[in-house]
Amino acid sequence: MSKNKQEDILEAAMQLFAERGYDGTTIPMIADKAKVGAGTIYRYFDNKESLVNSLFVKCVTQFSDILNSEFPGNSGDVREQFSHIFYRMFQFAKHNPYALLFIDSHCMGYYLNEESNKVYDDFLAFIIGAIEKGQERGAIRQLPSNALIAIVYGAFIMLFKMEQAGALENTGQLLEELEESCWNAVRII
Amino acid sequence: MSKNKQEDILEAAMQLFAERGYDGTTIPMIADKAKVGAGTIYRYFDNKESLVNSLFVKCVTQFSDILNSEFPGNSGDVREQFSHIFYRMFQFAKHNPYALLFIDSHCMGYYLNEESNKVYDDFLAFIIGAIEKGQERGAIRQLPSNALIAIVYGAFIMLFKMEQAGALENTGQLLEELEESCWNAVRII
Amino acid sequence: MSKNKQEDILEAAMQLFAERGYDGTTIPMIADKAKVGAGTIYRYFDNKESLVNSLFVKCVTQFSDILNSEFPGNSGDVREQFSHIFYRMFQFAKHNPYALLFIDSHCMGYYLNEESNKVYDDFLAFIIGAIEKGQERGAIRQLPSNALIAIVYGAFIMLFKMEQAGALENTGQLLEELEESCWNAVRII
Amino acid sequence: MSKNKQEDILEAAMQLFAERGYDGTTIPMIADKAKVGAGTIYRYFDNKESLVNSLFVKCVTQFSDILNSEFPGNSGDVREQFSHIFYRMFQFAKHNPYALLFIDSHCMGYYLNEESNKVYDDFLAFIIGAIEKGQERGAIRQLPSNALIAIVYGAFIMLFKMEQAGALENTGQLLEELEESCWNAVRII
DNA sequence: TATGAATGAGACTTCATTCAT
DNA sequence: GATGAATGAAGTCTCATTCAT
Repeated sequence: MSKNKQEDILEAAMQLFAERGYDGTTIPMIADKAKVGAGTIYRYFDNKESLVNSLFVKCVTQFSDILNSEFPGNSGDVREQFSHIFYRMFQFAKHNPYALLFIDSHCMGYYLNEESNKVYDDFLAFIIGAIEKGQERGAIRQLPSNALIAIVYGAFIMLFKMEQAGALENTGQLLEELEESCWNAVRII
Repeated sequence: MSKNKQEDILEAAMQLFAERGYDGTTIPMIADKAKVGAGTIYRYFDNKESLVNSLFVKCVTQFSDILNSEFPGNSGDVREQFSHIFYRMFQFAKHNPYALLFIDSHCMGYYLNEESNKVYDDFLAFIIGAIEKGQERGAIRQLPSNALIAIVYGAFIMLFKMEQAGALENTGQLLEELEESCWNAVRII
Repeated sequence: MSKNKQEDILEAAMQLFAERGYDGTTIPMIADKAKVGAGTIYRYFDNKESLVNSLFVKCVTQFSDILNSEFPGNSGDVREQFSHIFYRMFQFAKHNPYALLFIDSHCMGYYLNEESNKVYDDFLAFIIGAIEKGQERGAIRQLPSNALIAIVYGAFIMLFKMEQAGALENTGQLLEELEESCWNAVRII
Repeated sequence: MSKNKQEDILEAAMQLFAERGYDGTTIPMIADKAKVGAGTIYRYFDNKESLVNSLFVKCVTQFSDILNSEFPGNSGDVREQFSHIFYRMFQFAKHNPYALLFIDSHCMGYYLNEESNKVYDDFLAFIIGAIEKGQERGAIRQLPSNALIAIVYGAFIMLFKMEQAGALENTGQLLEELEESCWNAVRII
């Protein structure tokens, strides 16, 4: 018996949304997994859409916080900054696999409201900012920053999905190699 | 007025699935867009699941065919093979944007049957094969082939989504740069 | 098997609404009585509220048409006009008892839309008009026309309910007496 | 802050039932208006049906008491008795508008129990008794007593509703005229 | 005594699927 | 072959009622 039913509901919803998508997940499914009555969900969230948006904001915020925390801003060099972001992304993925899958599969959903979209855009903006700083210093290729994000974030997401699917076993050794690969994609050679 | 209702249905379903997902798309939506009666869909497909699987196999096969056709197999060198695959992926994306979005967002669906999963695995296997050949020849980094796929394919998908979202304008010039970036990620430097 | 399911639904809804009220009547109840599937109701009406409003407009219009038809307008004298309205009201009540009970118990409902309210107001306006004409000719007491309507219509409705409840048996003889009673209430004595 | 929560609950329920009907009123609505917790209602009433029946009995009893008190029984003449009942009805309506609306709209409810129905029948019986006495004395028309009640009570209720709806402003002058109108309806002319 | 969080039955409504035309 | 009216299972959501605090 958990003390916090709202947490239980969010956790259950996150796993189910990540696995089956928003429309493929029913309120009774969430209630069962969270071990609460179906009606209880409506004490904490106005409706299903409100639930998915609350959850989305929460997950993106967590992800963003991980990347931001201890970020070697002005002081650190570009290589170091890249490394920080890359490893923090994998750290988040490791500890919050469902959150990441949920974010990735729902970030374009027609049910997201303005706030959700803004939070997601802000999250991307942080990475874009770091990249553009790196470009100014001449360490990163002169490509549109959105393209650079796409390469690194896209590769990261796919690597994570592969690992989730059991097609890849992630060791510390491999992670270092992947980090170097991705760095090679964006740095000036 | 199309001659082939089955084609109309598949095309309508592809667009809707790509935009709203399998569970977020209803049969009446598909019938409306395809300009056929809802019952007509059941003359061509046993049910909704059968439709999404038929469509998935069709799209993956098309994608695979594009990559395979004129592939510089044993003759070509590794750099050339990589280039072929990369440009062909973008070519497919350009001409079949919905197909690619549909594949990407449905390739893990709980509703996919054995055949669909096999076709998708075979598609990945083709790329894996090319990569492993490249590794044997010493041109590509010694990472798990799944990891290498993930990096290139993940970057590609994300780039394409960015372009779809209007966050990136793809010119011939940019494409060449992106190709080089991705190559840098997997080649031995 | 009726040819017209929409009619069946309206008829079933009318009886149930009249007996149990709008909120006390469920869609499955209506579907059962109309011998259609619950979903069928939604092919003909957007939702429950739309159903009750359609029904209300239909019933009031029928009632209004009965009173209007063959109304001895400018030609007839006031006594004759009163008689016409009174007997037509009872005629409608006899042939459409549920319609009248439905109108009476739902005319103040919070679920009625603008159109419904307008149709009801127009219906009352017709009677008010007849009364005011009678007053101008000096045959009817100088009371607010709304008060006169209230007396006659209120008495009529209550008489009808009594009859419905089995507390009163309406014969032709009695009807004539009641008509005279009500006339006495509004005429100048 | 009222001393008596039971009173608060009954008052809140009366207003809501009068405005939205039994089925259109929820327990939380009543609790909110009464400023008590939803659970508190169940300390005073077994369930919603018990509440509506308690309330109905209370309201009808109040109404009946008003009509009975100081009733000019054997002594008074028929005209005086009629006058008493008529003015007392309006007095009750003025001081307890919600009670009257509630009685009128719920007196046929499927949820009323035996006691409620008996109390209501007894109430009508009192008026019937007075009427029949008047008939014996030759002052009132020889119509079924239920018909006479219906005319007077029906007219009264409708007049009251008109006033509530703002379609009629009740002055002392008008009231006297209405009383005479109604008397004309039932007396022998 | 009073509360309101929690529940689940049942409400309204949607939609995959069937079938008479 | 093609249609869309009809269906009822299942979805989202509400609310009468209970019970731990």
